[in-house]
Amino acid sequence: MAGKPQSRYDELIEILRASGLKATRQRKAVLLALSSSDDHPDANELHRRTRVLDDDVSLTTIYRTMSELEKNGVVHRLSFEGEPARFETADAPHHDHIIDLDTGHVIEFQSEKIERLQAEIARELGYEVVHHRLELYCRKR
Amino acid sequence: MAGKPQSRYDELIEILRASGLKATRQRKAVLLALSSSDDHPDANELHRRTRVLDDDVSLTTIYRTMSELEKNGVVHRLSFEGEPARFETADAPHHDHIIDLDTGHVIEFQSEKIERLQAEIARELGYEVVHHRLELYCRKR
DNA sequence: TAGCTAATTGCAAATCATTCTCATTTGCAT
DNA sequence: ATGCAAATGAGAATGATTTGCAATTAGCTA
Repeated sequence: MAGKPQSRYDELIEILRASGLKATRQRKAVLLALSSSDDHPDANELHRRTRVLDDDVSLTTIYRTMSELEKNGVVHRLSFEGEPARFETADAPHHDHIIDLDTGHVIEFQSEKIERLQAEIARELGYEVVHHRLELYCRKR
Repeated sequence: MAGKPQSRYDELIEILRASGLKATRQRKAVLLALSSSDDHPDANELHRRTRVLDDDVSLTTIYRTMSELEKNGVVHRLSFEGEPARFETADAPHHDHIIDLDTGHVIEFQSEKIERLQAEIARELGYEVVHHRLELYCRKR
């Protein structure tokens, strides 16, 4: 049996295996590229970053890998208004997003209060929140 | 000079004119179809409903009219996860949406408390909320 | 009311993000 | 080392939306 992962590399392999996926060269590269990103790249940008690590990964595989890992809760797909989907690793605690309308930059924030209110409102209407999406489209004051 | 609109029909014409648009047969039909809807149709559904009123309106015109009216704040474009954009007239007071994951139905709700918290959070980060989007993807309890 | 002109329209082609098909390759359990 | 299901890349397909363009029309103005 395998012990604890010894390196970043082994860690990636474990994550993939744990998701029931084969640890292919391509998937290791994509996942490494994404987990090294501290922003939220879209498929094309992630493709570019992945290629730096491994020349031979197709855009198709980027999409396929993101879909698989999303299914397993390893990555989140963010879909902001009128732009292609972006991705982030799901390891950070839950948060919502502020989108700077002038620069396009995305800032993360979290509010326990808002989460509670959401659950409360849903409950009053007979629902249970499975997941939510809160985006504040903002401008600097 | 024009007096107050005398009918629903004149009202539509006024709305279009006020948006700087010519009150064409097609636009009147689209706007009537949308303002008669109490749900949130996507472009195709709105096209279907418009055709009932006026046989000769193209899908292209649906898209173009929605874009124009959105610019002028007369309609809102809703873009939920993984589905085509939906539209609603902007006359109702602001509200957010609960999406029933099983049926796809959309329920509106509003929460003054949540709005206040959002503004507060943005302010703390040096931002001012221009608009926001809050969607609760839910299941019946 | 007729005429003018810029705005609008419909159609088809173009675009963009994303998914699918399928023949070839590869991870990994045996 | 071997076999086979899973994964890959290339390109075609899809679905939503936009755009180019020639023909039509709303709404002045005379």
